[in-house]
Amino acid sequence: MTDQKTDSSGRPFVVSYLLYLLAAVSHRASAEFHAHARAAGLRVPEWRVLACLMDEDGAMVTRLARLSLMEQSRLTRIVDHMAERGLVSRRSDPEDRRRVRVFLTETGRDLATGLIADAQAHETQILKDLGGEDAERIKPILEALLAQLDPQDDV
Amino acid sequence: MTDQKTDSSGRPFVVSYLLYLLAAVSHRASAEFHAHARAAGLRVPEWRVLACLMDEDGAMVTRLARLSLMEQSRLTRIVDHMAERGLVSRRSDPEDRRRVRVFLTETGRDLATGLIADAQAHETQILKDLGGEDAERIKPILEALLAQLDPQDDV
DNA sequence: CCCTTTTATATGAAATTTCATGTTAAATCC
DNA sequence: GGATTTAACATGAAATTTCATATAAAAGGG
Repeated sequence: MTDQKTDSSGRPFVVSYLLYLLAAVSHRASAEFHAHARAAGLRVPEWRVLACLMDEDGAMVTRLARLSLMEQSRLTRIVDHMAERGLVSRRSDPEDRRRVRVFLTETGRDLATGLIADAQAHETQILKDLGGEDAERIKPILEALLAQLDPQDDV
Repeated sequence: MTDQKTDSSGRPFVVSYLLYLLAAVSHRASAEFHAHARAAGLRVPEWRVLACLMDEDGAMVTRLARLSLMEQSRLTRIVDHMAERGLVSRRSDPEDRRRVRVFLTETGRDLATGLIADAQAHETQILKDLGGEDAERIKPILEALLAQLDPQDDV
């Protein structure tokens, strides 16, 4: 057991700070799955994009960046790489030629399909370990929090 | 409202995937505070390190990296920068001369103290907006999840 | 004790990410 | 409908991050 509070001030802050707990849980829980994604040949950001595209195939770049929780220029370069690898393809939107829509390729979709199944199994295990009450509540609470934080109407 | 499920498969995955919800909530909620930290002259990783040091001043580099949720070599360089800015100081541990312990300076502690107060106010507001039931439960649930995920005895 | 292994931190070099901005297209305003 | 503003995406250059590994010190064997 590491000494909580070596310093002079009051009680510990960070270990019970909501934003820290969120970051820490996200970080640790995701690390488990990220190892799996990498073993499947994907970088972490690529897995994220692939998963988002399974929800919204053909999303425009800006939207996909928002959904993937990353900055637009970063997403652009990740999509570059994924397109080179044949996981996605780009098509400019005929309705608005500024827009670029990103689509899964067959390969991309197949890869995503398998990983999503694994992700769901992993989630099931986490929730099972967490146990009854808490396991039932966590997702609804997070969804409520996200809705509250999100200025937009959607995720 | 963006169209959920433009693609062919079943129902949406990512928007209700536990690890995505955690990442998204963490990302969005933290963004609000990060703007504040930056306005106070700190980069985001520096704020994280400062906050962790308020809990465990004098932590060794490896421990601080783990607590700050970042890779060791990254932390080393962030600490470099913070030391140059006079926020922290390094002292090698006489008990084990491989170890380097990181301490807050007076400046660092003062800066952290103010930001932590702001962070707590921010958290209070988030929980208030979230409302009763959920607000009471979220931190205990996250703590339970973290304990379960964490191989180590501590955070 | 000496030798081998492990642990703690730092660092070079490559890769990725960020920030600001360029380019092109659509929308808005007179 | 031409001029101006706004939106979408891409990209150069700087900054940061990662990965592998070097260095140094402690621990373990025999």
